Amino acid sequence: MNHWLMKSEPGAWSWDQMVAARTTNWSGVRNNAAALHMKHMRRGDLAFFYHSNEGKEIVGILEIVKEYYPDPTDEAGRFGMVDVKAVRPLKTPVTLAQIKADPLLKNLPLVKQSRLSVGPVDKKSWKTICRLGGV
DNA sequence: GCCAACGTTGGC
DNA sequence: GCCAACGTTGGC
Repeated sequence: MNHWLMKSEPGAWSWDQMVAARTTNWSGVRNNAAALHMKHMRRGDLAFFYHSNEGKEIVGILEIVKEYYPDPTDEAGRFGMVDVKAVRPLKTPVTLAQIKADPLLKNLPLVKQSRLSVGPVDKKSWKTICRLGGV
């Protein structure tokens, strides 16, 4: 199983909305690198849900419930999306500052490439963040 | 096909 | 609000 991190501005789509909706399609990605990562997602993979801009913290865990398929909101038809389900919140949100402060987490795309909206998380980092988040 | 100009994202 | 990073566009 692989692990991922997906970010969203809470003003556009927050964790609370995610929980209320239970599942949603992750439409709107218009970046090749991010789309490529979504192509590699498989059903049952887990992803952190990160609040960018406001909060700047990982607040919950998502599960991929439908693999990459065309995004109807992309008129050019070039990009796709996946469906995700809210699994559980972190007991304690893990902030970007905490992630940056931990030498184990330094190589996360979240830190190295702040603009990437969907990126992989290696197993060790996943475990570390789960521990910090109290799950 | 190169590269300058421009737009967007997101941390600070 | 500013600016760095980086992706995209368009002229040549």
